[in-house]
Amino acid sequence: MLDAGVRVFSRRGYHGASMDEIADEAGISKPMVYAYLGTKEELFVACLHREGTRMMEAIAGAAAPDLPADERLWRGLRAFFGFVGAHRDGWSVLYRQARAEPLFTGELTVMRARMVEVVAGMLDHALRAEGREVAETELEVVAYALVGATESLADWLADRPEADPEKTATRMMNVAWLGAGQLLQGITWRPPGG
Amino acid sequence: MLDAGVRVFSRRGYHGASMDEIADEAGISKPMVYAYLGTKEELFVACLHREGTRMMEAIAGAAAPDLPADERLWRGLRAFFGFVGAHRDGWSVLYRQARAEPLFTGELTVMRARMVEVVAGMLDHALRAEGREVAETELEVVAYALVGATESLADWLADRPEADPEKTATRMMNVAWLGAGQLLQGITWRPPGG
Amino acid sequence: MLDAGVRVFSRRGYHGASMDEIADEAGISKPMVYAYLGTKEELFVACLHREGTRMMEAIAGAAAPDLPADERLWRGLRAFFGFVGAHRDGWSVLYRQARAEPLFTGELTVMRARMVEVVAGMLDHALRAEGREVAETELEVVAYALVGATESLADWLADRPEADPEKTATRMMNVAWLGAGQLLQGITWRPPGG
Amino acid sequence: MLDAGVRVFSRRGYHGASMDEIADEAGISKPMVYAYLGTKEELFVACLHREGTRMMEAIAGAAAPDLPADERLWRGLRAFFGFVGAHRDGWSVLYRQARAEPLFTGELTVMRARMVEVVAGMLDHALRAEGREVAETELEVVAYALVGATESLADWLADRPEADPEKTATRMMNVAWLGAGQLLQGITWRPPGG
DNA sequence: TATGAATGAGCCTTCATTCAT
DNA sequence: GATGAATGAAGGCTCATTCAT
Repeated sequence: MLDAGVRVFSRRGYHGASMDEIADEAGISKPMVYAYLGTKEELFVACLHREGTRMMEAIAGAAAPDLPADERLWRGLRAFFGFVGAHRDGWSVLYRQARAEPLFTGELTVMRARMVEVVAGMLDHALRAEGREVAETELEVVAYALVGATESLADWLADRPEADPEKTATRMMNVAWLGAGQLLQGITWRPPGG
Repeated sequence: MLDAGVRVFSRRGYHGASMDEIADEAGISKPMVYAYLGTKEELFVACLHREGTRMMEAIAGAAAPDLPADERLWRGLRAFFGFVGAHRDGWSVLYRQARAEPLFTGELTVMRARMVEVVAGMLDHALRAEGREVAETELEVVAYALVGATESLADWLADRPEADPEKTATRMMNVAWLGAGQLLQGITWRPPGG
Repeated sequence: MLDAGVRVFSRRGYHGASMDEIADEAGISKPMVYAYLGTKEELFVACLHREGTRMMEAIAGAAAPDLPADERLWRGLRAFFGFVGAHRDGWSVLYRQARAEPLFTGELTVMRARMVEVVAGMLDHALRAEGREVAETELEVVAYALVGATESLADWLADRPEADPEKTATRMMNVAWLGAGQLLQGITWRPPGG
Repeated sequence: MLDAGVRVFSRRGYHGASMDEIADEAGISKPMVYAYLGTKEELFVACLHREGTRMMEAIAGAAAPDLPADERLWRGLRAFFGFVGAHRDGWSVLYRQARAEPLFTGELTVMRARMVEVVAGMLDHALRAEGREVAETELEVVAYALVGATESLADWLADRPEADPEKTATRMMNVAWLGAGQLLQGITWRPPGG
């Protein structure tokens, strides 16, 4: 039922989407949209939530907590990547919309917390396995960077139908894991003057 | 003259900004805004371009082409985050708006291409210095990932007035360089089953 | 069954009342409201009629036709104001709503005609008792004036929960009867120049 | 400029009037209505005020404060009557609308105060000339009754194009003055049992 | 040239009213 | 006979955009 909303929001953006078009896309009439999902704002939040949840579930389903850290990251990345690639008009687009609209700051704080929780959870797990520990902020930043990089590659992939998603995931893993992996080992890069 | 536009777009977002407010902020009348800068859409693009150009110049000014690769990347990143941090109501906000609005997808593709080109250039330089060479596609992919990660962190930074740009640059460098750096050395990660 | 309608119309006004709320208040479903009472407009008219009839009955019950004229008018007025005072969320509120809505002008003309008829009847009775007679038009005009004044005071009363209906009736009687009474005695006021 | 608003509100009622129709009637476009007069609510209040002010001025202009009481009341009534009769779609209709809509309660309190001030001013003047005095509430009630009676006669007149306004005013004066006049002389009617 | 004034078009939202079960 | 679900139609309001001065 939210599918229509997700499609239209993705196609037109939050502001560009009209309730008329959403109703049309859903094959129902506008008042029904209001009856079921409330205000445009509420509808958007509902869409965002659903896509977010789906994505999280895809990742969680792929990256079992008892795997070794690199394996787990790899599977998580591949799942994330596969998900974002398969639902090109889903989570990442909505998320981008939400970031641009001050109205959704509140919701975003919540979602981000969940995202970070997942990615950071993996990293944290790995770190602890190595007997190391890192401040939460650090984890959040790395999570952000990884997500951003992944989204960017998803975009890249979207423009190249002939490219192989699996291969792209591998490339991402190369960048991510080799970097993060070293961080996990305590190897860090430091500014020249420091 | 674009300053007013940038200020208002940053304050209200692309859709929240009204041409009235922009004209007011600029101290001229609305028809003048149209005469000088055209449509709201064109005006936004103009603002985005100007801020983008300024940012690129800041980076180019910091990362001289004859420096060693890591040094160059580091300086570039530092300049980038420094810029983003110093103009919190400029580039990153506009960029975020643009990312959310399907209207500007075209413009963004172009801008990102320029950024990728720069980053890929750095990496290529570094590779050649090590006597290695990589398919252009590989370079592009890594560059995309780095740019994406950087954008994401810029976003993260824009939301946290208290965060330190320098530190953020270091974090990014850690993720990026340690990963990319190993890639440059020919160390790669491979999928378990592969 | 009309009770729910009366309550809701009184609480929200004709336009503020929604058929949903009325159905809820009645404890039945909306299609039933339509089946039993028809259109919102018809429903309102039905409510108005019922309250109007109740009011007329209250007056008729109090002002027996065989009483002396002043006594009869006084009792009628007292009954009227008593009724209005006792059902503050009934007749007068509905009547006020009806007066404001062009849709009900027709209904109102009819209802007022009935009221005028009653008042004019009283006056006529009184006149004949004094052996006097007045053109029907005159009677009608005076009756109209009295009814208008009374309506206005009913409105006034409806707004003031603390006001005493009995006292208001007395005030009305003072204005009405002293004037009308003199008219009945043949005393008239004439324009200065005439 | 407000004329169109007054006409449409009178014709359709507050809720029945659409901003579209008002704009049409005014011969301008809807955004202009909003630019000049604001919200529908504000527009209505503006109309109400203007008509109220005009009515008050008509009365004040006719009933000079230095005239004898009956003369003054007569002129005031004639003016009021003439005004209401001449602007059948003006003050009284708007006033009725306002009474029905809880939104305007505040405005009404103000207007009523002005109305009462004028009518009560006349009566008070007359009373003092006779060396008598009456509580303000009493004056308000009488003012209400007179206004209601007058409106009612105005309605009566409206339905009878062949009737003479001046004559109707005289009839009203008969009812009002003979009644009020006696009150002024200290003659009052009292309930039988009291 | 610069602007005050004007508008076409569209969007969110609501509600009286009716099918299909 | 009763209802949950559905909708056509409309209304208030805003805003990018352009004349006429």
